[in-house]
Amino acid sequence: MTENEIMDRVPEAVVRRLPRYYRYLQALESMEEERVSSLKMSHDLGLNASQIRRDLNCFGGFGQQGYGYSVSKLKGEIETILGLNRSYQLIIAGVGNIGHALLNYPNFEKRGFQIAALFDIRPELIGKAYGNLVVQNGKEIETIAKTLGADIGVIATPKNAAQEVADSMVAAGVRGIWNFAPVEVAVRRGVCVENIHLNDSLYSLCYHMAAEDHLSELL
Amino acid sequence: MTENEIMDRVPEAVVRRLPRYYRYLQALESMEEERVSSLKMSHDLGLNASQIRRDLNCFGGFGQQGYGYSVSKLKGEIETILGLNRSYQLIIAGVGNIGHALLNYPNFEKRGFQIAALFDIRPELIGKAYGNLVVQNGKEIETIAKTLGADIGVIATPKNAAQEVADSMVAAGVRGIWNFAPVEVAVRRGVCVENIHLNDSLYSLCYHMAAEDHLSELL
DNA sequence: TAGATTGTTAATCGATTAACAATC
DNA sequence: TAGATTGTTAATCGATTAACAATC
Repeated sequence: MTENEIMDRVPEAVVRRLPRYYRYLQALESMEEERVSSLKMSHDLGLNASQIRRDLNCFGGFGQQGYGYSVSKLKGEIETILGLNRSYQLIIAGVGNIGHALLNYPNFEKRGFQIAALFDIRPELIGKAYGNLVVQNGKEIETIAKTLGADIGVIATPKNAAQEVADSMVAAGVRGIWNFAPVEVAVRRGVCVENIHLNDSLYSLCYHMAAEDHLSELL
Repeated sequence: MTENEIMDRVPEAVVRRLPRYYRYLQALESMEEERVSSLKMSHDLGLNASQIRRDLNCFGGFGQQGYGYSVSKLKGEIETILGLNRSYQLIIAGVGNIGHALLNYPNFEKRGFQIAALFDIRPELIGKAYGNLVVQNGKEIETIAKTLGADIGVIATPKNAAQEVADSMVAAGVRGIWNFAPVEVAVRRGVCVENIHLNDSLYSLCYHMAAEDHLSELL
């Protein structure tokens, strides 16, 4: 992967499809498939074969004419592209429902996402132990996260605390924020934000359900 | 909202922005703002004013020349468009981390999303009470969900159970599936699926972080 | 070599943005 | 009426799809 390939910006739509390709290749690998063509991928994923080839070519020519793609090689390439060939220190702000769920999610550790600290501002939670982690005072995010060298900050607080938490995390030097609060947080250039807006997602679902209703009424 | 307006399909990109508009209008309302122009919205949301007007016009002319939009009227319209002016019966399959988190999420009840049943296949969980709900046997999703008239099925199971659960839910007549399992589920036409792929989201975040790294290395 | 399948260019399609006439 | 701002058409931009030459 050369600097040039990084430079011509990869469309966000492509970035969104990469994890899906990755999941698919993992599945193929576990089925001990050695090779795969863009045509087979297009059938299995419900995408256009041209699109798949074009997507992959944003990062370089991983395939071979007349053969297709090597499953393990392609999986490895996407792993590198996604930045999964390293580990990340996560800190979680807010040990409520979502914080708790993430804490117990075994897949994260397995994939190199290590939860390095928990924070909350509720006195009754501070000091409480979860596994080998103790909930620390939310006021101390900046100093503690800086010491830990945290890479990613998870915001699992109520919405009114989200911006302040984001600010502390950014001040502590995190390079990415995974935001579960139902607001947009503002960060300085160079820091990445990825939102999980559960309500938004549920509302979209309701929209589509309502649209289906209208559609079927017309028949 | 006429049938015609429903018929000319609304781009998915627009649908994704609607919940954000809705959140924004709620915020304006709580600040007791009476009116808002597409220009102000564009500043606050970081979107193009033309785009906002065009988005809203997919559903009808809610504004007034020289004035803008009435906050409460527009909020009400979007509420209707999203289908939030009714209640929904949800059933949750899988009372693990995510199921548990959703169960405790107070916002859902408040917004008319009523959790009507919990299912799991783990014997040690079946019969366990959460609030006024008792975990029921996952084998009985179809019969019980049918009786309840469930609208939305939430899949919060491991990935290998997801398709089977989806099938039972669809057979029971749910019209929407909110899928938290890291697989795509197939459903018959007319049933809507909305995915929350936590891993995919985290991977996208890592991609962007890695891309920022490459970028800053070039300076 | 013949067949298969990529990488890539060209064509199409759709979404975003600009511009402005309509009108409150 | 003058000013503001929408609704909508036209222009631009970007993403998807089709087509095919390159090549394994």
